Amino acid sequence: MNDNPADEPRISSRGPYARSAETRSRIVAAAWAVFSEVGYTKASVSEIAARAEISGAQLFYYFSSKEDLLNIVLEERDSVAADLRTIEEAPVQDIPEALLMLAARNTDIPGNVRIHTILAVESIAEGHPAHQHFQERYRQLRESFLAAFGSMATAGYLAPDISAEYAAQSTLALWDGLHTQWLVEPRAADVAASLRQHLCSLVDARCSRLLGLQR
Amino acid sequence: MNDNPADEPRISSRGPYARSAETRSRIVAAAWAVFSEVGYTKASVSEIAARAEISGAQLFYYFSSKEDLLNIVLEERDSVAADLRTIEEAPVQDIPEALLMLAARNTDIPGNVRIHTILAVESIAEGHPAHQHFQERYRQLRESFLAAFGSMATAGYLAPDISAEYAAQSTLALWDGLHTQWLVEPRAADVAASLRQHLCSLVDARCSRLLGLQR
DNA sequence: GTCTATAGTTCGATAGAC
DNA sequence: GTCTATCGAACTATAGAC
Repeated sequence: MNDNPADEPRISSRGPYARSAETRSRIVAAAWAVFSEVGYTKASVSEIAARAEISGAQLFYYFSSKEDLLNIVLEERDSVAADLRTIEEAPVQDIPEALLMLAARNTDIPGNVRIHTILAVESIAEGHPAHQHFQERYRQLRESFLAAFGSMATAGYLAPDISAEYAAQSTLALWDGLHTQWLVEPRAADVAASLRQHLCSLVDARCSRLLGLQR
Repeated sequence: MNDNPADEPRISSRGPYARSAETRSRIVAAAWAVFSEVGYTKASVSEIAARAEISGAQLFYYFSSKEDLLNIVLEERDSVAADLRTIEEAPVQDIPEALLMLAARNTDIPGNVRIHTILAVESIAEGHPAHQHFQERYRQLRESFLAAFGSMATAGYLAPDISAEYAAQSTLALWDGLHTQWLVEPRAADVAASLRQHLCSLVDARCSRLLGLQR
């Protein structure tokens, strides 16, 4: 399906020139930017090509379709951002800080929060090319969060009336919702501060200093 | 621009026929459904017309443009759902339950949560026809919530380390985020239960029974 | 740059309610 | 017999694709 030169250098050929890889990454960067601004449906391939400073035809030499391009962008986003291993591998007492650092890192990547929020909601529609991708991504997020808060619960770090399920679900939802507010009106939402306070409300009062969370 | 018969009955004319109003509301209902499924950009007027069982041209007899139709749908949504006065007018001790009832009522209207979530995020893009509408709507929501939690704070109902600003922002964000999760995977999110527990974490422990919230 | 499909939209004529 | 409601066909712009 995707016979672009960078992925599958053909046999008995000279292979991709150096310029090829650079052009390719320019296209991906432009696509990332446009998708993050207007989503997938409203994005136009011509606009992406224009920003990458190539012709529309050029783009189809590297990517077989608009959908193909979306998949590459999603792949890149998953690898560059939102690395859930930092939570899974963190020692139990560092989980809250690991979550906050992950949040901070996600915010630092330009357009990252925006592309996730816009594409995730757009892909709710069945038949959307990213529908399965985000269903799977949310499943992963729930799983990772549940594991993290589960180990906190068994270590006695969670407040007595807080279940790991609620902690995972509410943290994930709050995170998403704060991003939406921030995108609608950047001055009106302090994502990091609210996330921190929410985590405080989840942990046992006696442990909050131990976990590095001050109210 | 908009010379549809229902809005501006012309002088020296017979006025709209009886069937006209019903056709008009069929179109609005169809538009509501389609917008809630795929958003504004991807919605096609032909599809809306087909669901209303009329021709594409017919639709433009009643609405001057797709954008006009969107505005009518948003107007109807605001009036039928999310009535913020129930929060503003509630006595301070009933505010948590008023919030939960509002949430429940919003969920009961078919497609309501979905159309709000999808259009709100889609309209983040500047130049989107609903951009201003949702900016204004979120401002209203923040204002109402802040007033509600503010009066709870002065009544001593909030926990000592919870500010009205945090209570308002986090509740709104959690609400939105739970909706997103519920739309991605309906079985994975219990919107009402999580909202209730969040409100519990905001109120002072000594007041939680007084407010009708049990943990 | 060209091709084809489809989007939103308009027009002109017919059918039907009053 | 009007005036409203309706629809098929055509127009224009823009999309993705080659």
